[in-house]
Amino acid sequence: MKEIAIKENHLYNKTFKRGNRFAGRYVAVSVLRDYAARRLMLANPQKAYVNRIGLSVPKREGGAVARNRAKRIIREALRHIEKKRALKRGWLIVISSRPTIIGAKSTDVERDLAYIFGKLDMYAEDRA
RNA sequence: UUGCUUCGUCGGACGGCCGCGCGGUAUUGCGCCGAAAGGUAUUACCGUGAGGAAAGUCCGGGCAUCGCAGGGCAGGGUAACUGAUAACGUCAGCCACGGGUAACCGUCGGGAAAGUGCAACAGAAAUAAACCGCCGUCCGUUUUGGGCGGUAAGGAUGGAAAGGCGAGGUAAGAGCUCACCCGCGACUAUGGUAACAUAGCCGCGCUGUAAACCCUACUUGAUGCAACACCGUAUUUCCGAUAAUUCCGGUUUGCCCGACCGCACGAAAGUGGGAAAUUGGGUGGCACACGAAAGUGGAGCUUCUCGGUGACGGGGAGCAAAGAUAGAUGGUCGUCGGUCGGAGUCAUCCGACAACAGAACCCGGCUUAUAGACGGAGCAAUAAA
RNA sequence: GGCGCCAUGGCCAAGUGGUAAGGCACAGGUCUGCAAAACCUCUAUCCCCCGGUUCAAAUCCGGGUGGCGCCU
Repeated sequence: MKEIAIKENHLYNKTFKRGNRFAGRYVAVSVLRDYAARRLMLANPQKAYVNRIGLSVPKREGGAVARNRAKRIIREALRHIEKKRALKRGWLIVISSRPTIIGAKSTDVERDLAYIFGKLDMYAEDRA
């Protein structure tokens, strides 16, 4: 993924506790301004702000196959959204799945995610 | 044809568009690093990319580390026999026992005639026996009876009660004796590599339990890739005593023995060097191995061939890059195929559904989950020839 | 990824081959005008599930399910 993935457990906890959260039909999204964004920008060879993205799919929603598929579908939907509209940069974004994602199509999840990002005011204004 | 048994194979296919990981190749421009060569990122192209169970982690190995593992005790594991294998608790064949009409299937299947323990309740009695009954004798006697002794045929209990049945025998009875049968053990003969089977002869009649302790035979060092090696970050602690072959402490298992280790300079503060723990990071291990290559080796895959009942083994040929790290191997659309339901002019049309499940150092097995499709071999019954 | 532990009534639990202790809670009763306390009584057919050994299994053996812990 282009974005740096969130690995640390404490960042997940922080985003869940302090971030803005909005839930849709298939997924729920929490966002929080990244305190380390400026440091990451300097470390980045392109010197650009990046979003750090984490996916959370709990174990009770299925075995490894079902959870891998859920994560793939979310990533696919995210990729399509980024191609159409630019998001704000320098945020922590955690996307949690909901049980309804079993059997969903990536186009459904894409529509859901686009609606949630609109509600969370995550679209950059400078680009249409 | 119907009903089964068993072995094996597959686990949707093709195409368009958009993507992901890894490896390789490429150059012009752009960004960054560099004096440069070049590197990195990006882009383009090529190659490649989940399973039969990848799972459970139940066994066995490779590999790595520990003091290079040396001895003893303890502890763990396995259990008919013969073989296969790198090894195994796996596999093959075979024996015994049990199930099935049969094909075939199942079995942790050594020793209870070495010793110890346990066998609740019931029952008179549970590894040795007299409650009732039967018989004899004595006492008492109107009647019921009581004492002593013999007796395991009959009764009731139990998972299990001293082999079964008949005859002789007896006061009554009893393998007490005899014939036949059953079971166990030793010996001999025959067959078999063997477990074992069959026959003969002699002896015996012995409860069950070893997935209770135990005995016998064989076997077993421990820990696991989060091992381990290297690079760099921060903090803390430690690196004996003594005259001494002695004490103390430490070093991968529980105990004992054996073995090994406990730094240098300085008067001191300290300095240098080293080690350990904790916090969190990177690279290797790690994608058949070694090697520059040719090649060599091996427990890899496919196929042919020879040997073997078979597991498997010998030989030949060809092929050998999945290697991620919050974790790639996909998304979407279309066509065809599968199953089910409905309609139907028997051409077809419409709708729905798609098993179990995701590599994480690598192999050999076992176990468990699994929609459906295909193929081979065999059995029983029925029908026809 | 690897290593280990546990599962007994609604809750905490003892029990290591012979018919499952105890405490709390619930319910009923005695007592009281009513309640509390006290006392008495009741609750395990499947001891997480499936097989096996045994006359007999919560217990022993094998397989599975669920939960928990440790190692970077």
